[in-house]
Amino acid sequence: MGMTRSKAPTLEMVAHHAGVSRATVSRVVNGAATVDKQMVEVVQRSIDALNYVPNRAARSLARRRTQSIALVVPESAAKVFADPFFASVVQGIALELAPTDYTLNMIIESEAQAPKTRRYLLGGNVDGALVVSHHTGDHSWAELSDMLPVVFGGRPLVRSDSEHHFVDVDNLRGARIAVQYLIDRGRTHVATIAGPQDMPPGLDRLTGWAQVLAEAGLQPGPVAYGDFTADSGAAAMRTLLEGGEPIDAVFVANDQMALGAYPVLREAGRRIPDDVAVVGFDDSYFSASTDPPLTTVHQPLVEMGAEMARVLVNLIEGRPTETATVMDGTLVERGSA
Amino acid sequence: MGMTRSKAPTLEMVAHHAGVSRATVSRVVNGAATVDKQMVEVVQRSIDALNYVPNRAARSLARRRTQSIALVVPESAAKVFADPFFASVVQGIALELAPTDYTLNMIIESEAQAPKTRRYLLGGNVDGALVVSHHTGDHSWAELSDMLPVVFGGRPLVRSDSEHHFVDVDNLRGARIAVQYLIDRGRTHVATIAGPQDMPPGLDRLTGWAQVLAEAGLQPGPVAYGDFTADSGAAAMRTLLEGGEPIDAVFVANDQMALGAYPVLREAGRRIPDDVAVVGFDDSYFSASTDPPLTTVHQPLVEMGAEMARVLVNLIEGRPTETATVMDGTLVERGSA
DNA sequence: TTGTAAGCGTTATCAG
DNA sequence: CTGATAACGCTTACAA
Repeated sequence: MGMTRSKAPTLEMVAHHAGVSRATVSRVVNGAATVDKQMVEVVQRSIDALNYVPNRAARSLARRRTQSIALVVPESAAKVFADPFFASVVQGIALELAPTDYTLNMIIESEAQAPKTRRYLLGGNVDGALVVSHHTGDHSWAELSDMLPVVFGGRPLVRSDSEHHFVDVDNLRGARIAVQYLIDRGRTHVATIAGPQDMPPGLDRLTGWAQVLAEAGLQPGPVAYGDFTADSGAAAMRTLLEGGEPIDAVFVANDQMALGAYPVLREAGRRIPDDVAVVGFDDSYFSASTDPPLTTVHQPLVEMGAEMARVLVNLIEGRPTETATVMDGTLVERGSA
Repeated sequence: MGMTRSKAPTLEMVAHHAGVSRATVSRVVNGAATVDKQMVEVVQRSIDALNYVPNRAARSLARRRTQSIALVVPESAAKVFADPFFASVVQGIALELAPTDYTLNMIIESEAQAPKTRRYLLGGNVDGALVVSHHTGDHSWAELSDMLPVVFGGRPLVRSDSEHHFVDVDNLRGARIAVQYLIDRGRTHVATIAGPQDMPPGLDRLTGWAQVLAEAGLQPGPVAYGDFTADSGAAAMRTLLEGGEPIDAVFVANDQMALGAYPVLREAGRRIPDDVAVVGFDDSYFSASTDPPLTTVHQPLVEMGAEMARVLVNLIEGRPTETATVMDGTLVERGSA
């Protein structure tokens, strides 16, 4: 077990090697403009020779800056990582942060550990925090905003007075686009399988559906509710069918539920999209593999993550930045509508 | 924008408040046994009163320990987070680490940033590293093992001489279990859709299939290869069917490919599982929602992540620990076989 | 059992 | 433009 970790060279050693003061080395390392070109050369050579790399802890201590930002994951851990939404957002964050010299500290927030997390965040261990609260819209970390730069992913469920920074995807517009598409293709009896109404995405997607229908002067079709799982989608579809109202299209608030609705439709003898067109939401990775492939609303999740990171860094570094950013989704046409 | 970050209380302040020396406070904070009970009480009260929380950087500097471990993600970032394998493993890691006072530093490793990553890891910024290399078996970070405690997720493609620590799921046994199940149910013409043969999982799953068939004295059925995507699964299934050999079961090296094989089978008029039974691998989250639900091999991914973390912490703290851990999968019976 | 004081590796202030 | 020299907040021998 080669645990031969040779002690890292210090700035002191570099200074000695180069025959200059520590201050100068520090300046070179940090790219200060006020250093003689010759000096820089010399010092740089020593740095390379010794393979010097600055000690992060020491630097943090001196600068009173950690150069690291927390990624807090508040939802029940079990679901979070399996959730493609979360996965994509994190990806965007990580990608955006990679070239900067901020480090991403993943902290998973279980109910029981809340105080510990709070202390960690407030204890000066990070320069800022990113909190991703997809479904819940739960901004229980809102108070933190006063103590620490914080950017939320997903809009708050309630519009609070204090100004939180957040970036979100535009669920309302996404839904509108989807339903409009259905209408444009001649569908007139558009039902919907909605998500939970205590989560912003569930709420907004239903609202979008209702809006467009109203604007088109169409009767709103029947509504059934699910909880974003495939099973609930199947149940909802069954409810819709049993309702007896005519249906030639259904806007499903997420792909998972659409996945569940598929076999129910098939068993009922309704062909997709001939008899009933279906449009999903999220562009989940399996949606191209369903039969028929699912037409769905794609959200710029990766970009959303990147934007979150960007905003936070701005905040940390005292640059002006937008308080709310809402990103548009796009419809990806496949075979189901 | 309330950036009123009040300066955190220092150990010094606590000491003053409590009327003791900094050393004593430090001892209390770190739970040293050599402190008078009374003292502990007093100090603790001050700590609470001031809401003191130790500064991580200062502590690291003094202790020469960062208390943080790196999670390096070497694969092309784009896929990694969408990959349920990775997601589950990370979940396990995060969960295991949460109650400890190690912090998880996610570092996403793009080709271009390799040197930066190396410097980061070797620059004393972390106490150890976890590298997850699912498919590839690529242990290009192997060299690191000599400089820093490292634990790999997924076995190396080639058995190297230096002793790397790794934990893996047992793909071979998983495959064996699946195929044995098929045989036990009376199937005698068992084909397989294998994964890429330059990845350990692809390799081992195919080997397991071949082994069991041989041991049962059965002729090996036809083999077709895919790349773990649904499309490739569809293509492979087509190849299998066109081959003309009798097939009453197919062991598919992962669920995605099984997903792709489904419609091909259906179009060919073969009922699942009546005409041909299919067993997948991975227990992907959609596998319960397919029609029929997919019987598949579940791997203890979360546990695997947890184990990785456990091993690494042992390594870091100088405790003895196993070099290789291989975890068993289990068959989850659903409707497809 | 508690206190003193010397670091830990950088940065930053101030002279020179 | 460069060099001393204090911090930065905590740990840890070593004393008392």
